[in-house]
Amino acid sequence: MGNDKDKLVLIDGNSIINRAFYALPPLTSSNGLHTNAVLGFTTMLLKVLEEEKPSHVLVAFDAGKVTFRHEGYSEYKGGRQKTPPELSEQFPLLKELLQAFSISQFELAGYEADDIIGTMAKLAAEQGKSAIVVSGDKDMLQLATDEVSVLITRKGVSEVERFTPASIGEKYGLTPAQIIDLKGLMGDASDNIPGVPGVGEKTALKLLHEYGTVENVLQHVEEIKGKLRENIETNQDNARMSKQLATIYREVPLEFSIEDVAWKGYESATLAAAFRKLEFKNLSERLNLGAADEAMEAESAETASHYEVVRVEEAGWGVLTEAFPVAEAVLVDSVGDNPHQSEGIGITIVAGAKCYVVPYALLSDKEAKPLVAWLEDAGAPKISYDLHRVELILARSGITLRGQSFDVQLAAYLLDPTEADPSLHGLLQRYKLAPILPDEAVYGKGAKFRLPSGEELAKHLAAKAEAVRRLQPHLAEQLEELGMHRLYYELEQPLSIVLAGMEKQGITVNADALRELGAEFQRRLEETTEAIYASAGFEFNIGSTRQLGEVLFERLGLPVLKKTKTGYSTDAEVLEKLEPHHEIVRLILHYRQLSKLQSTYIEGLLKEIRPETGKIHTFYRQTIAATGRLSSQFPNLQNIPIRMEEGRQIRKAFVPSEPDWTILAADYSQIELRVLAHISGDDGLKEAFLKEMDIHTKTAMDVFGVQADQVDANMRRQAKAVNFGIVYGISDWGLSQNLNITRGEAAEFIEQYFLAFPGVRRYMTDIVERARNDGYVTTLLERRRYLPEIRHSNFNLRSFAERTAMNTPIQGTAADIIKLAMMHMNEALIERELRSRMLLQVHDELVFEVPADEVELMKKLVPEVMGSALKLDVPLLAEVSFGSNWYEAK
DNA sequence: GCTATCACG
DNA sequence: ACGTACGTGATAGCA
Repeated sequence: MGNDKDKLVLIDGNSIINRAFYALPPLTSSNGLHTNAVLGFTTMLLKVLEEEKPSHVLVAFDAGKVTFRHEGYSEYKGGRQKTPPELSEQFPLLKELLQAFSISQFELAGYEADDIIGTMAKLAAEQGKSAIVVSGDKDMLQLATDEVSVLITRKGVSEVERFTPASIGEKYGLTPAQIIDLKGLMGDASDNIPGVPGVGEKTALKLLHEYGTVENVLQHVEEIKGKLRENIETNQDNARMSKQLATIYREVPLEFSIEDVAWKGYESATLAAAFRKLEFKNLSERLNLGAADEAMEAESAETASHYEVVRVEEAGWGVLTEAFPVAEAVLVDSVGDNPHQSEGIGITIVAGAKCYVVPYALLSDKEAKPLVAWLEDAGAPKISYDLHRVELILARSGITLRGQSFDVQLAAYLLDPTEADPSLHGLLQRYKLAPILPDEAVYGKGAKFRLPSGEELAKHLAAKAEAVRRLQPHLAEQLEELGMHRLYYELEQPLSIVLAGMEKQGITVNADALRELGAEFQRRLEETTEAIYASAGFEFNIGSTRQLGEVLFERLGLPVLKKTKTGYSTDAEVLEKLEPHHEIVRLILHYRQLSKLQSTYIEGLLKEIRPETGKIHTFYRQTIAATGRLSSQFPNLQNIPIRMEEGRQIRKAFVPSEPDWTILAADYSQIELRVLAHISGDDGLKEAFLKEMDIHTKTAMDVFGVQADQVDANMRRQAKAVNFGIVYGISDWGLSQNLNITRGEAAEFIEQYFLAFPGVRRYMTDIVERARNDGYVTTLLERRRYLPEIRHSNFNLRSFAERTAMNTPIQGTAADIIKLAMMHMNEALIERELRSRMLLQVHDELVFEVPADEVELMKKLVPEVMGSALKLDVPLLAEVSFGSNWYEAK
């Protein structure tokens, strides 16, 4: 009867989904559902289907809570933690997905998945079919026969180990049947199976190699010596019962036959839909479902919204005349990440039922004049995507973009700043609108990047531009609904224009000064390298952490204090502790410092200086940081060295762009702690700032209970760390690490702090509570950050979310404030017709270049504007300084 | 492409 | 008991 090609795959659903849940990082779909366990399960499933090519597949689940095992032993599985909600909500998802795979599933009240599988495996063997059992549970090994092999997952679910009677014999020296005896002796803590106390795998194996079965061990117990014998004798019943509990029952009354679980493959469209719902993009691509599915969907979106693609190069420039008056959205696509260098691809205008596509290169044509005029027309409103970038790209073609009315990327960032995929394709998915092809699918990625033919390209550009139009009303409505209307229209969107202005302006950097400094670094780098080789007695690549680790910890035998995922840790924290052990450590620290300066700051910055102007143009990203801060790229000008004198010299190269001008820098004093004083309303903290006390000294007085004159430098240093800790979302462990003190001491500092500033304690408790209730936290200007993991059952993830809940309103409100200050500064400069220019923002600092005759005015104006950016219950103080370069402005 | 490291606020 | 301070970006080494 059995066809000899028949092969059954029997999967222990509960076991695999559990393994997957704990093996994969938490993942949520855009609607907040946890999907990591389903993803892990599916990865494993696809692998098994691919490799085994089964004719029959069954996934078995445990049903309910009580099984026949409880009848004899009520504590069975008693010690097990209850299933976390993040996992239980994934069971229905998995069952639905299995349906999409057309795979049979089964559960039966009173029985566990392994009993169902054991019964099926037995049936299969009786019918001469082979079977593969898949589980994370080694108990299953008892089912192995010549016809039944068992796959046990390891390292999560990505890899499996295949067991046959032979390999079980090799690995354990046991027959499959003896696996039950093994469990009987060892027990299983996770199932609350007792076994024999004091008997682990090693002892159990030794006993079984000698006596074969639990029963035989019990019979010959008098031959065993000492404590072990005592344990076995007093636990005879436990051992017998444990063996019984571990035995898989193979007579489950199944109402179906093997033929009912035949598997003939899945239907692509159904599976594609299921993957889309779960947002399993990679899997979809892997199975080549993605392309077909999305092309189909994209097609239908195009027909559904009835737009026509007009290629201006074919239809002629004249067609644009009818477009401008009714134009709604414009898309400027480009190649490359750096907008100061990227090449434009095309400009697409959506107007009514038509999308007009203009290849970017045609922008320099004479006939493009009306298009340029439209782009520069402040009276022509433009909805777009990443307006900030567009403005920079157009600027390089001599075009000043005006009439910016809405940016879907920026709006989407405000609505959820942590969402990873900012692409139009991703946004459509998030807002459940008809999809378009992702850029990757059209352009390819990495080395395979290429622009498609005019026709195909035009179609894609049109689809993107039209997607912008479709997204806009949804986003605008959401902003309104969440009370983020003003944040968007009055702050972020106009700020993007100010940022573009700063970036276009750029900052002059003296290349010769950098090169000179670099030559000095180079000399010392070579010196240090020689010294390191001499100290080690041989040469190696100091920059390779792997080689360095071998040298320090294997050849020189230094103590290993910390490990990374891949080997020894050699970071500065470790090296500082190793300094007294060997002179080489100090040299390596010095080498590290120098090579960082040389590669990132000397060579890195030199590469970014435009030879024509001597300037560096950074690119501020407004849609990256989860807290609302800006970030800076190509190069990053927000991390120019300052803390160490050697690195600080780099700042001498940042100079004014015109002779006799001055660099003026102004930074907020303690802005985050002032924000904390305001939002917590703590009286003591507020008073400290109202009196303009030194906040770290004040904290030291309260934490150590001393007078101001008794605060020494060390106490102040520790108090400063406490203040940092408070802002970061305090934890005793974090503080103890930072200060190199015990956790208990750190906890004591924190307690003293909270006693002195009870309002701050109240804020910390309240904000976490609010985040738990609302699922998000906000800043003073209603900037929002969602924290789904604050309700997670995993301690680490939850704690992280709690610290984030404490920190984000503080860091985010500080970001709100300096953004306001930038807007007001920009207005003030224009209004007063000043020539001074705002060049850089470094989170709590603004850098300007100022002509000599404006220095006195700016020294007053800048701190005034910064200090009054937002009215708080405590004063906002900005300190100003200036000099002939950024180094001098300190 | 990923990991470890280190620069800044 | 659990094991991390909050937020970024650039570089070199290595697979």
